[in-house]
Amino acid sequence: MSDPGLAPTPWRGPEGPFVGTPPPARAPRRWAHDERLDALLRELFAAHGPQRWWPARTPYEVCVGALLVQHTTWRGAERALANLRAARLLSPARQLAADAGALGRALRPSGTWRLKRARLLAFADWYRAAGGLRALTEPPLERARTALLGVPGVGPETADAMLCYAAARHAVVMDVYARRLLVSRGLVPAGLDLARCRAFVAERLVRSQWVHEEFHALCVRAGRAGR
DNA sequence: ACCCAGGGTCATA
DNA sequence: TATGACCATGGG
Repeated sequence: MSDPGLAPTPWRGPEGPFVGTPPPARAPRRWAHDERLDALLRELFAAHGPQRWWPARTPYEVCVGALLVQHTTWRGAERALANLRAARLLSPARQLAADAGALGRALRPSGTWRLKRARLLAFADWYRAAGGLRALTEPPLERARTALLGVPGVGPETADAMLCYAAARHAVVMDVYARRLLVSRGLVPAGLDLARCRAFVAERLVRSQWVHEEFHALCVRAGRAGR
């Protein structure tokens, strides 16, 4: 088999290539089985339109981006990604074989670059050993998620982002933006932990890959806009 | 000068 | 279980 991590499935949106489900011709009839959650997502979509996440060319690039964007702006992560691309360091094998200094320099614009270098290498090692993208797509969702959470530097949000956008699975990505929205609509009590917020949404979203992808993207977009 | 960004980990209490 | 410190760069 060819180099795992280089399997391209990019679609092209107005803001560049993205790995993900192309937007449907018209908005879905339903986003969620819960009336209020459905209304919330309808409003977000009406306000912001299709987000076309994740901006990347390959599934592995999604994973790298998910690691690099932690506690940083996408702008910074994107710069680091561009550096990695220019240095041909966007596959697990290349990253594992790379000079540590070169790798570190490439990651610098995304901040916490020593940490991220270690995390990226740990993930690359796991990804390659586990057989590439199959490790995310083939096992039952919970099993794949647990495996990801075992990789140092991969927490709940990062794992779910990889599963949703790189592996195209029905994973709900929960973050503080989404919780803020849920709380402001009175859907969940203030301060509810993110794991429960995630479960709340997971139990109510319709079974559509595109809807799962848009859910997180719209929440982030709304969180970015509002303030 | 201060605050925070598309988090996660580790040490304390 | 629940906070706080830490990571490090870039923009407001």
